[in-house]
Amino acid sequence: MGNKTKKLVLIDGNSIAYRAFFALPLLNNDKGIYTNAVYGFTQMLLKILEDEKPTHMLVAFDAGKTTFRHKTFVEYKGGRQKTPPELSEQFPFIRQLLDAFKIKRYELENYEADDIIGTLASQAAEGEWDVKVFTGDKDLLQLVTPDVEVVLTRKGITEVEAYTVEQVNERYGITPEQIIDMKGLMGDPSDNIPGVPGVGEKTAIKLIKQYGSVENVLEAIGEISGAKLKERLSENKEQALMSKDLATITKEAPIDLGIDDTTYEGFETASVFPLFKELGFQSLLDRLGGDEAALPDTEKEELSFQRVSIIEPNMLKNPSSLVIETLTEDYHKADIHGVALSNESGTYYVPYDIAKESETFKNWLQDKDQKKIMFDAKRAHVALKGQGLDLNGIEFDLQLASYLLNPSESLDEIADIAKQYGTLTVDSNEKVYGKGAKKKLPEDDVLAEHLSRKAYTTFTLKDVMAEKLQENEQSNLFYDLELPLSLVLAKMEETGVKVKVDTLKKMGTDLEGQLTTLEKEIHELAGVTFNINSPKQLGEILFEKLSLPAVKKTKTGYSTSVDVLEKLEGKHEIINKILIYRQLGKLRSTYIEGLLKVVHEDTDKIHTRFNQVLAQTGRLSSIDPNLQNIPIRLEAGRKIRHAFVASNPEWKILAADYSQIELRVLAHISQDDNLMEAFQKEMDVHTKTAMDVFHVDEQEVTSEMRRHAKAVNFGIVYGISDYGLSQSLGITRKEAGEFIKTYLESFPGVQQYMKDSITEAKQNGYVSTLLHRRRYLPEINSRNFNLRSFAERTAMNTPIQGTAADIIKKAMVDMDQRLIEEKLEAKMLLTVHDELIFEAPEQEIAKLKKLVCEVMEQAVQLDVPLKVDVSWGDSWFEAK
DNA sequence: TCTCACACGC
DNA sequence: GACGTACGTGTGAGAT
Repeated sequence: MGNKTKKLVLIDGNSIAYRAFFALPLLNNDKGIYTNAVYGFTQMLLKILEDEKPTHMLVAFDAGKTTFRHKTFVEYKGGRQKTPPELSEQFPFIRQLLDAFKIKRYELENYEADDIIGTLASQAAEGEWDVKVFTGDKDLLQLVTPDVEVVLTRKGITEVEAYTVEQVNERYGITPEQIIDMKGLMGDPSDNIPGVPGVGEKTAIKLIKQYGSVENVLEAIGEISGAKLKERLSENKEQALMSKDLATITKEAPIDLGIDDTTYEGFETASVFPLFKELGFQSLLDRLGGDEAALPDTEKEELSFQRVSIIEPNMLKNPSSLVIETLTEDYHKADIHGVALSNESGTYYVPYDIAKESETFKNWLQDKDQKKIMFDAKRAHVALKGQGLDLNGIEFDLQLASYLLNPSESLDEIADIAKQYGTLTVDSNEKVYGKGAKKKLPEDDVLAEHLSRKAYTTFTLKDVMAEKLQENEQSNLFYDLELPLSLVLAKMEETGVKVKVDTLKKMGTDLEGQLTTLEKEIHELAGVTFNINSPKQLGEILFEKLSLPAVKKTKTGYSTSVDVLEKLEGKHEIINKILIYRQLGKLRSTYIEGLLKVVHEDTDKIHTRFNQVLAQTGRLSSIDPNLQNIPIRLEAGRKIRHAFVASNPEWKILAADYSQIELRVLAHISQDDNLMEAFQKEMDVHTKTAMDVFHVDEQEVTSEMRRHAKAVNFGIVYGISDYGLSQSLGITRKEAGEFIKTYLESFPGVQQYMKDSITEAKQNGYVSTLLHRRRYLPEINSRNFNLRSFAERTAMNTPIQGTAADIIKKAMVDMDQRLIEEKLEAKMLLTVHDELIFEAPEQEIAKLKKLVCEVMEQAVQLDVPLKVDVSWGDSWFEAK
């Protein structure tokens, strides 16, 4: 092999598709079509094209249910499991894919892929050809010759093992031609080939090595040792011969194409990319350099729109879609670069300078009876507010709708939604504006068209999405919860939180001093100056220079995380100082410097942004800055909260948090008697858990028992694994596993709920919360243990955490309403998952306290009471 | 500009 | 029996 001019690659299509299907988790693309086999197949193809650079190529498929072999033996391939429908449905795409790659494919009635491959390989194997056969089926090893290599998939899809004549011999001790003799004797359960009973691989190989073929073995039965073996061979002569026959790949399949018809001349990305896009193979697109710019400029559908310089009332129909374009990621005080809207009268682009001066437009904008359909209305609301404009009458938000329909999609611009629903093409913002430092406004006519396309698409997609929400029984969740919430959040973001810059700066200076001292001490103890913030350098100092025992490693070196350092405490003075240095360093960089960076100079306020369409569980997240992770656990960090104050010196900060909301939700959903009792009797839930798990009375619960119980409750709420629990309790995984088992036995209702959740996920493909929020878990049926386990824990955990999110969101919407009704000046400022933060004049505090408790506790009705703790003070620190 | 390790909250 | 194990955001280091 080697220097021959022609290289033929033959692929066993069915075998590779099966391999890919079972090697990869069940991926779907955005249309819900399974794509894992197609994906794996494509990876394999690309690898083959790259590694082999074939001049000729063909992919063979099995055709039909029966083959000529069934005439010999009707039970051939009997008892085989039916091809899973998830795989069958992918074959058409594999064919499409091959066509796009311009690779010949072939199938023939009554013959298997093997036979097509065997026939072509035999045509080729005469000196000038270099042939490679790719398959997952060891049977094909019989085709190996000095000119033909058979490449078997090993594990996964891209890991392969090539067999030459020598390697077959090395592995089996026989020649490739003798593979069929071996099969004749040992049979092949996967194809239901019987062989000789009692003869397995070992015996078969021994006999073939000795006698050369099945025929010779049968002739020599007399001299074979072992009475039982002798008997079996003579009783099954016919069957052995038939088995050999069945295992033999024909080299004379009546194919109507010759080897010269398989020439391969490469493929054009232009024909492959669209299919990759359709299938959602972003990583492969990237790998082939298939970013949007490289794509052929496909003809975009025409859209007629008007560029208007005067806004006429007849352009502002009810309803209309509305696009308010901002380019900066942070929309607080963002410039607006253009306005577009679309309705039954047409699609219009309005330069912002014109829009902002138009009374007609501004009146329409703030008219709550004029309905607007938008994408990310919160962004527009805040941006407009920054320009002194009011936006009301938001009837629909495509971004929120798409999040509710499937939170994992993360469709963050209209173009994504357009792509998903296959409407009018909208270019991605990145394509139109560029990214990073190069991001800029395009020519005016490009902007006009881009925004018009967005507006038109938004208008047309509203009904489609609304209908889907209806189908999913998510209309209430959308119209009564998320949509109103987005405007509540907009208000909170606009309001912002006042911080005392001086307090932060003072703390910063203090930290600075302590850090300098610590740094000096650490360097002295180490005997060398180094960067303590560099895990790499720190690891070298601790584990090499100071020879402390390294307990854990990371991909890149020694781990120096807290749990590692804590184990080393007492072994060296330096450890404790490093721990304190880390703690204080974190405070300085993230919380002092980080927060100071985002304080608005003129107002001393911080305006975060809540992301309403990100967390898979339905929770909110907070960025720029993240105000949901301000320190509280350790005193040093907690002091940061002194800097968060009310915007008016006369006002106070009030914080209200749900007590054990997740466990209360769990009690309600699972209807577990023990757990419900804990809350109905207002017991300490961790103590109650310890009582039930350890079978002791309340007085007998030790702090150790309570700590364990608390960790398990924590695990239940966050869906951690036995491993996670073992880590948090410092026990072994096995102990943790048993502990979880005991817990579940003590709370049979919870155990039943866990089981039901998994079943539900398997049946529906998703789990849901009290208010019908969904999370799809396609990996729940994965054959990959990790993926499946993760999906199972998610199935158990998401309804709990998601329902808790539903509840606090409902409380926020209600609270916003009640503050208006009760004519309170108090303002809602922040939400931290199970907590709401307000600012209010001191004289309102009593009323607010009562109101917040009432609203939060009554947000939904569960079979256990919801409990809220409220506290208030001059700062967030005092409100604890 | 990206990835990694780490650390903060719930 | 191994797999790598709640979610989110932000930081500095170090490689590109």
